[in-house]
Amino acid sequence: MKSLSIKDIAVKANVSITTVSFIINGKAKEKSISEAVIEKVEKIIEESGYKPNQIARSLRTGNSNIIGLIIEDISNSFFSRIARLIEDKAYKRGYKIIYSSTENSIEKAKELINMFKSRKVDAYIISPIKGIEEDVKMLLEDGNPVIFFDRKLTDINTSYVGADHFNASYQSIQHFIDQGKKNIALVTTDINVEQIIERYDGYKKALEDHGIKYDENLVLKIHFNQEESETITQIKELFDNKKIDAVLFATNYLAISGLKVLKKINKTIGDDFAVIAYDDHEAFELHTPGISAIQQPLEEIAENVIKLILKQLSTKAKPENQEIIIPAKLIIRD
Amino acid sequence: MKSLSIKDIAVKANVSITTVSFIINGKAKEKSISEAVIEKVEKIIEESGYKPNQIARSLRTGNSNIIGLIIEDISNSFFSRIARLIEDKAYKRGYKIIYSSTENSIEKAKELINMFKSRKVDAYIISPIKGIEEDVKMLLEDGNPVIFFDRKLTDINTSYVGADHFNASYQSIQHFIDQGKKNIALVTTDINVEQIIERYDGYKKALEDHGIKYDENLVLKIHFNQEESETITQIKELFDNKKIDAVLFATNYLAISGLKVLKKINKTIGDDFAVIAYDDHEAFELHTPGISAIQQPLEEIAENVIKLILKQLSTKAKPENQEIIIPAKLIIRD
DNA sequence: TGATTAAAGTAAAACGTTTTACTAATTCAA
DNA sequence: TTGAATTAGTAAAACGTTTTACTTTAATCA
Repeated sequence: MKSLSIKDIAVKANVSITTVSFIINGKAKEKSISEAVIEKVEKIIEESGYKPNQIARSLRTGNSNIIGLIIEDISNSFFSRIARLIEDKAYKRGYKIIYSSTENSIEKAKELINMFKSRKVDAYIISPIKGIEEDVKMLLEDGNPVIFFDRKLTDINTSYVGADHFNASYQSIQHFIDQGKKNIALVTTDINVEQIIERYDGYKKALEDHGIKYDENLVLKIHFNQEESETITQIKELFDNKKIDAVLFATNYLAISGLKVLKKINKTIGDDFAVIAYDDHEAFELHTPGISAIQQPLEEIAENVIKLILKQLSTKAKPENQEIIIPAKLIIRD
Repeated sequence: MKSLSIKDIAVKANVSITTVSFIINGKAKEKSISEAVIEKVEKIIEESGYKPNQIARSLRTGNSNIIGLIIEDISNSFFSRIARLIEDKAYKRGYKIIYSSTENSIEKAKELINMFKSRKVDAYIISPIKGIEEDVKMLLEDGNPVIFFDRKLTDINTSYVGADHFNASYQSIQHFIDQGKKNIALVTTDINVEQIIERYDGYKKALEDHGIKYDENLVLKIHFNQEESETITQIKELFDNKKIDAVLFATNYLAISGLKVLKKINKTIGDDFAVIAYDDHEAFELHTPGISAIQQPLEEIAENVIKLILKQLSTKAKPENQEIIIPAKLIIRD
């Protein structure tokens, strides 16, 4: 069964296509269509279950009411939660979200941008990776609203919403030091993004400020796309061979791997060994003892992202770029 | 900057739009376009960075290369993992996925179906809820490929891929009984979907088969959309007031709430109290002691879903409906 | 040689909307 | 009574593709 078109409705109502279109788009009044016709047409639309073809609509108007969301990995709980929040908020304002994961591949990220471009999404929300600068620049030049979140690219000038990674990291280390820890390790990833670098910088600065010498042997950089088993081996090596009394994990999945190692080697978290994870996770609250974590303000991030996007979408002229940096919260668990 | 159209390419290459279209779509050979022209046009396309407008393409051809995925909640790890797998597999075959969460609202589910319909997605992958039968029927009548996964709707005839919930549940209870448990509780939800009902049926049947009387006081049905704090209160009440030596949680988020309760009331899992969760979760492996869980075969589910979809998409005629039921695995943790 | 066939390509319709510019009929003001 | 303004509506172009049916020229055959 072919689906109905505006023409079918027009024929049924015995009016022109134009008239139907005006009514559908709420312009009937301003285009002086009579009350009687409006009612008749609306009734027919209602009864027939007609829904406008969005594709044709997009082709004609040039916008899609779709916002593209590009993230690293939807199966990571940080991203899936934020995606859900963004989706929710966008939905309430009449926008749909298409999202897709880059899996940290420059190739895939570029492809996604192209796909979104050829689908004419109205705006882009991106958690960017290095290597896509040119593509993003082109988007901006073409006048597309682009908002970065969680991470940014230094040499690109666009709005950004994210947590204060540097300070969150700094505070965690300070917390360790206040507890009397001396040998503080950092387990991080080798992906070269702003937000990971800030966490590293916070770690380093906090050590320096408190007169502890930075020891690069205590920093483990895990390769992004490797198997978890390998990650576990590497962390185990670190724990086995270095004298460590505290460790900050720069992402929640690294922390989870780390906790698996601890369980394996029967090391318990307590007075002589402390752990903090960046990005909270359900497993941390449940763990015995609870695992302290840096909680990003997901709700605020999502809200601000959407606000910025909508502002850009509603004003023709591109508003000033904004950087919204929201403090993260260190949750201390026993 | 307006983006390039096929016309711009045609003008630059001094050929007709038709010719360019044939070349883009790999029909140049069969339409007898000369090698020289093909090369010239391809070069121009390459240099100019032209990408066809998918919207116009969709409008003309009637298909979008997009598959719509409707799930309950993307922030639930079961769904986010499966979404990632499906996305991945679809992507490799040239399809994009749009996904969106129903949050168990019939209204929202219907809206999503309508949105996907008006966006002309090529196929629908749905984890359905009761109340959308009519809408799904209409999709099927219009000839759209629709595949259910994880859950199904009894009175709708379409392909389905899912785990064997009944047996998984049955086995878990049997495992408890083998351990000598007598007072086995079930914490489940009140959403009225096949898959939850099967888990309940498995529980009941296993008890009966082993001569244990079914006691409805040991079954707690949690209301779906309520605050977690309330869930925790209800579970606590169950644990406090009933004599229980084992409990099966019908979803992973319920199990997590349950574990929070145990932590709160200082009850430990051990010889006198056993727990099994339906759907695995990172927190369960990490938990001390490890929490046994029923692991759904995500990879196989995703693979089969995509296979069925692609088969339907490639053959005009609708193939026979298939029910693919994959055994789930009970992971016993110490 | 003339008729066929093949090769190389193109014009134009169609997909379903929105929107601009128009018409015809009526009302209003002077 | 006439010209302007308002009311009620419509025809047709445009968005960027794909695809059908067609044309023109060259090659082949008998």
